[in-house]
Amino acid sequence: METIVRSLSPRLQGLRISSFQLLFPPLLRNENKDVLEELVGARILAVRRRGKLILIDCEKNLTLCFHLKMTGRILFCPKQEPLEKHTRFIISFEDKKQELRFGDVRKFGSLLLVPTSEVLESEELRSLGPEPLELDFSSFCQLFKGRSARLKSLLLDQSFVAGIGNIYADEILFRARLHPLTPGSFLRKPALRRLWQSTRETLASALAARGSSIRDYTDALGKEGNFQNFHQVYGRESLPCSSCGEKIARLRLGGRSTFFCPRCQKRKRP
DNA sequence: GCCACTGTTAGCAT
DNA sequence: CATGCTAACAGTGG
Repeated sequence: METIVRSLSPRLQGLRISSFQLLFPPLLRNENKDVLEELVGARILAVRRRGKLILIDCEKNLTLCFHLKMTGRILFCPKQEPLEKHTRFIISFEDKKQELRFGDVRKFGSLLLVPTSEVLESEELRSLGPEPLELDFSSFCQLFKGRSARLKSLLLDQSFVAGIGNIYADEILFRARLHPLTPGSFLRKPALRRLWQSTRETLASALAARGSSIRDYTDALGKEGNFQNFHQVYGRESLPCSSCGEKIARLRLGGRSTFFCPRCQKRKRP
């Protein structure tokens, strides 16, 4: 997500929207389906991210909020490039041979146009927890007080902490040597310290590698990331643990596959 | 063909 | 409230 924003931001800033095509109307979640018309003539001011939402700020006090869900893709590419089958939305720009495309195989993705001045107070953003990289250690500890939910569930809970998905939750827990089913409140200072550090380091490494490209995930220019080559547990069931050689195990939690090393990530007080 | 699985989460049940 | 499971959808691979 962050990798997409970073690749997109310098390309989009300053461009003036000349037209758009909404190929799959349910993508747009606004009550008023005509709101997109207001975009025409507006210039793009900034591209930013909050949690897993991509926010494109435009003139006229308009912000486009994209959620990619499972299979959403944002691509900034030459108009002449053939449309992918699942293209749902296209924005064209004045004097520009490239356009912005939103593709989404499973149709879970969403787009909401909100006034920039209200975006921070919008329901979408207000319900989000803190950005993990902006938390100091003591605020991080506070989050876990009185939380009986399992660590993996907490990391995935966007109202607990924003922006962490299935891959990074597993990778973070492995690097912190914590079992995914450990209740949050069981953690004491040393374990919390490891988890805080691991969160920072895992996300920082993933960003440095420009994200994980499994299947066809890429940045907004179609370029793949490399972090999948550094995954220690995700997708590595029954392969040896890089640290101890034990076979990586897998369990299901809330419908999500969860990978971990049973030897390095011992369950606390079962 | 059938079944399991998929960078997610809203909505519902407990 | 907090927590956990299921469904929404379309495609892929065994």
